[in-house]
Amino acid sequence: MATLKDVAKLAGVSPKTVSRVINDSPLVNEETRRRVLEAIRLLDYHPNEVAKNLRRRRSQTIGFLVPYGSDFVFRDTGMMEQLKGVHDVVVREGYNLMLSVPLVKEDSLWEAERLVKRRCVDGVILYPSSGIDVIAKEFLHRNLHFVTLGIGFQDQKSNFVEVDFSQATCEAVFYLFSRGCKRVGLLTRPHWFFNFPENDSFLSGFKKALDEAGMDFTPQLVRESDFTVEGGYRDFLKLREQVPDMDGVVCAADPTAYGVIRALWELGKQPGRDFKIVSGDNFPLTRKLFPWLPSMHNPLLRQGEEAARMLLKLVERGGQLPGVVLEATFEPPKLH
Amino acid sequence: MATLKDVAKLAGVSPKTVSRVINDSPLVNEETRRRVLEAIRLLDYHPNEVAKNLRRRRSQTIGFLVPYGSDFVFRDTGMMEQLKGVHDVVVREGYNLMLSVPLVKEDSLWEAERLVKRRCVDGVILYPSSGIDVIAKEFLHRNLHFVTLGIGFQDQKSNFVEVDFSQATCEAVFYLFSRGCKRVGLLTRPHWFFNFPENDSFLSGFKKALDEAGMDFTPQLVRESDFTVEGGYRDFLKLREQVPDMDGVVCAADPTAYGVIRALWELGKQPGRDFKIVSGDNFPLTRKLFPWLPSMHNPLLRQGEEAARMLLKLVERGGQLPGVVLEATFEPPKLH
DNA sequence: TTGTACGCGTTATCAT
DNA sequence: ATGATAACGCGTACAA
Repeated sequence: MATLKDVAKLAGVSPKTVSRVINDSPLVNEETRRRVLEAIRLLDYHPNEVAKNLRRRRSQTIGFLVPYGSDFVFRDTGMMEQLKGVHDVVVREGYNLMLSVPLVKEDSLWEAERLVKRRCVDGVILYPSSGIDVIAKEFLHRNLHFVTLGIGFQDQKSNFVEVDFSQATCEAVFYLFSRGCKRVGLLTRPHWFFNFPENDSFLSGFKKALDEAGMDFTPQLVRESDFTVEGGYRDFLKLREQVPDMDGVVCAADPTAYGVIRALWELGKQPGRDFKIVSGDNFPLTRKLFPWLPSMHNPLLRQGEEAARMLLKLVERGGQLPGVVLEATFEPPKLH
Repeated sequence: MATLKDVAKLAGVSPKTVSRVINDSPLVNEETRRRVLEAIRLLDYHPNEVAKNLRRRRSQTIGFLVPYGSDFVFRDTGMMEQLKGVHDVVVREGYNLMLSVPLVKEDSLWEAERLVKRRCVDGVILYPSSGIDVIAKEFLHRNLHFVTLGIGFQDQKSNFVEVDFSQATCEAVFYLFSRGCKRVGLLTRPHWFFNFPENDSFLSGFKKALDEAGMDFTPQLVRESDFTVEGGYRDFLKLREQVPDMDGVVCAADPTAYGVIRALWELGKQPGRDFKIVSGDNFPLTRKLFPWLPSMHNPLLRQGEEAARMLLKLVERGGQLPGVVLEATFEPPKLH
C-alpha cells in the first residue's frame, strides 16, 4: 500500500505538499498539483483515514445506537426511516455511520460509553429507551456528544428531537366523529417504554378532543399498547371489552393498527367500514397495503435528519443545543 | 482525556506495561497489574481505538453496503433481517459495523472502494445489485475483502452466500395442487435486479414441479415482479390476464404477496380461500399480519450470519473462501 | 508556494 | 516481568 511519503518521493515534493493536494488546499502551484496527482494515480494511492483521524483527533464517524428490544420486529420500519434520515445527513456532511445493536439490554450503557469514550465515534444518536437517561446525564456532564430521538429523561432541555402528537391526535378524533363515530377509543404508546411516562402527547390530544367536543373522558377509553401487531390485536380486543359500544379507535403506531385490522377481520367486520381506525405512523408500507387507512403522519425521516444535523453541530462546535419538537400531522383522506 | 502515557506515569511503569494490562497479557506481575488498573480507574482512562487501529493496521470495522434503491421500502424488512444477522456475528467477534447507503446509484462503486481502500473498514458486505460485479471482480483481483449476499457475477465461485429457492418453490407448487389448485402461476424475482438473469431458482423449481406433475410449462404462467407491494399488485393483475383460469400463485417475496392480497380484496375475493397464495420470505411481520398465509422460508438471518462469518475469516486469514448456498424451505401449514 | 520537524496514542521489537 | 525506542500514516505549526 502506497503512503503519502511514497507519493511525495515519486512527485519530488514534500509530504506536506501532497497533503495539501489531497485536501484541496489552494496554496499549491498548478504544475506541482498536476505532478502530485499523476504520482497518486501511478501508485494508486488512497489516503489512510485511520491515520488522518488519529492526527485530527476525530473519528469522522457518527454512532446510531439501537436499543435491545428492536426485535419489536415491525417497529423496525419506523426505525429504518429514522436511520435513513440520519444516514443521509451524516453522509452528505462527509461522516460515516456506525450502527450498533447491543445483543442484550444490559450492554446498552456500556456500548454507548465504549463508542464515544474510546473514540470509535465522534457522537452518538440514542433511543430514549429505559436506561438511556443515565447515559444522557453523564454525557451531558462530561460534555460528550449525543442526541436522543425523543426526550431521554425528565427535564431534559437540550440535545433531543421529540415528536409531539397532541394536535394530530386531537384532529384524528374529530375526524372520526365527522365520519359518524359516537364512541372513540385510544390505543396509546406503552408507558414503560420511556423513562418518564407522564408526558403522553397522544393522551393529551385525545383528552383535548373529547373536552372540545363536550364529551367526558374516562380512563376506560384508553389502553396502552406496545408497538407490535400482536399487541395491537390483543389490546384492541381488551379495549373493546372495556368499551362495548366503541365504533372507532386512534392508534399510536402503525403496527398497532395492523393488529386492530386483523382483529376486525377475525370478528367478521370490515375495517374502515364497520369500524373506523386512524393509524399513527403512516409508514410507506401502510400506504401501499391499506390505502384506505387514515393515519396521522409521524415525521420519522425528518426526526432522523434533525437529530443528525444537531449532532454534527455539537461535534463541530461543541456545547449544547436546545431540544427540538416536531409536530406530527393529520391529513384527513380525500372523501369520495 | 487521559492517555496511556498518563496512566504509565501515575502507575510508575512504562507505557508498554499499561498496554499489556489493557490487552490482558499474562506477562505482567499481579501487583503491577493492580497498580495499573488503579491508575486507569483514577484517571478514567479509555484506550483510543483510532490510535490502536493505526498501529495494528486494522479498522476493526466491517462495512455493510446497501445498494441505492433500498427505497424499495418494504424490502427493507428483509434487509434488516440480513443486517441483524451480520451485526450479531460481527459484534460478537469484537468488530464494529459501518452502514452505508449511497445516496445515488452512481456512488455505490466509489463508496465500496472508499470504504475498503481508505481503510475505513477491513472488509465489506455487498448486495449483488447491478454494478457490484465490477467491484467484486476488482476486489478479488486486488485481494481486498468482501462477501456478496447472493452471487454477484457470473461464474463467481467464492466469497458469496446465496439462497436457493428451487426445492422450496417446487414444494410450494405441489402444496397448491394438494389444496385443489388446477392452474398455478409464478411471480418471480426481477431479472434486472441481478447481474446475471439466467439463474432463477424460483423459475427452475416451478418448472420442475410442473414437469413432475406431468403438466406443460408455458411462459405465460410466469411474470417477474420487483420486490414491492405495488409491483405485486400490478403484476398479479397482469398475470391474471395472461392466465384467466389461474387459481393459485407462488410469490418470490412477501411484499409481492401483499400486493396480490390487496388485488384480491379489491376484486372482492378472499385471499387464501377463493384464491390460493404461497409467499416467498416469511417475514416475522407476515406471520403476525397474515397468519393464514403459507410461505416459503427465506433464511435471511442465517444468510447475514454466514456472510459475516465468512468475511471475518477472510479478514483474519486472507485468501478466499468457496461460496455457500443456503436452501430456502417450504413447510406446509398445519391444515385444519 | 513549499518544506521541516514534530506529535497524535497506540503497539512491536528487542532488549534487559 | 518490564522498559526504551521506533514505528503506524497523516496533519499542524512554523519557518523559509
